[in-house]
Amino acid sequence: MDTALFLENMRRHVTLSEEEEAVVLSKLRPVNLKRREFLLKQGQVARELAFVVEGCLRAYALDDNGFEHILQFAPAGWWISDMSSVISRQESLLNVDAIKPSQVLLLSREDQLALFDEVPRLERYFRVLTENGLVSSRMRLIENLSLTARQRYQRFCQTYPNLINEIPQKYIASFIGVTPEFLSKIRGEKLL
Amino acid sequence: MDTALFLENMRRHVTLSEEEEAVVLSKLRPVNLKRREFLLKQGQVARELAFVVEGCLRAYALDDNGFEHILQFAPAGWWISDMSSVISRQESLLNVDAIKPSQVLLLSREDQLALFDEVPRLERYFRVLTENGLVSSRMRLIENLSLTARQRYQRFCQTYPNLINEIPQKYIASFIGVTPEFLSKIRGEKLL
DNA sequence: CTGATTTCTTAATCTAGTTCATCGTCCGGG
DNA sequence: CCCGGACGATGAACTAGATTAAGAAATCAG
Repeated sequence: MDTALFLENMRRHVTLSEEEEAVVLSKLRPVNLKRREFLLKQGQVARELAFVVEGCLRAYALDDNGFEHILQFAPAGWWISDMSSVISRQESLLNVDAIKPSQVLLLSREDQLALFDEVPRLERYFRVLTENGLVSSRMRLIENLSLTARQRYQRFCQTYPNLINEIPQKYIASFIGVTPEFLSKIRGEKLL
Repeated sequence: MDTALFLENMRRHVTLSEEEEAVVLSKLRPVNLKRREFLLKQGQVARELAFVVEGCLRAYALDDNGFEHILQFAPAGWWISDMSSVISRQESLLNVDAIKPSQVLLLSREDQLALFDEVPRLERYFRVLTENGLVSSRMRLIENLSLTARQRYQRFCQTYPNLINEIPQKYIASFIGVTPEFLSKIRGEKLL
């Protein structure tokens, strides 16, 4: 299993001994996903967090009319799950699937909590991740309330420059909250 | 200072000894706010959390055109602040002010962290609050992406039935993300 | 109580973004 | 190699919601 990216990521936040790192790694379960394969379906209770080693996943909600609304992309080096469901143990409102063939490392909530006892410094790593999640979720809400579609697209281009050529355009449309047709029109304008 | 509501709220989540409760209470600083008085202005770093004993506060962002977008209401029994700013120590993007004359209990981040050492069980209380914040922020984002204005208004009425007759309508409009004029129209429709 | 200011309503007009339909293109699989 | 299904572009008709304006109702300060 390819853990280099994960270790690099974790080491950016906390410093653990070799033994401690080994304990953490021992709890990670590598899984390969095909394009479109699900990691989580709405209605299930999410019990695992996923660290993306390669590829790209997305988390999205379905509305009453069957339209998808993407809440998060997770390219390599990111965590993804439905934290609301993991925390509250309620049924998830989100689906998580692979946009392209991907490899992820799964950590169960159970193991995570046990690790917090065994390797206390690890708690900081995940606390920071959760806090960042809260911050970015707040940011998205503010931007959705206060920016136009064009501005949201620009913001997306700034924030995720690498994703733009990596994933189908319709997913970007779904993320910024417009129809694929309208995003296409916006993009057309910029070339003038 | 009137601490009954706060104690009741805290006791719903954790059980502390009388001494421990006294320690916590000793860190709370009561403050009275007039209508429109600010607790936090954007650009400042938020250093305190506020528990509302009486009245109602709001947190909102200003966009480029000077329009307000309300992210949170805090009636009696709720906490309010810009957690993003408190956590990250970055300048806040939000303003927090009183919608009506209010009394709040302030807890500085510094005292909060010190209390976590002195009264470890307190940490759970605030962890739960933070998690709930994350959950509801996620919820709002999903609803803003996937519901129409009418549906968002209905949802607001279900979620905050007591607020509807308590606060000016234009604030509700700002919360659900429409103009006051359009909210007025929506409300007119329902009487038919 | 009274004038001033803020808030709510109504209605006409305008626009950002949707919907629907069509067409060319690009792949990925057999 | 070719075929079928996704993907993206384009355009015309449509709609949810914004904007503007102006008057009525409520609230507040003095």
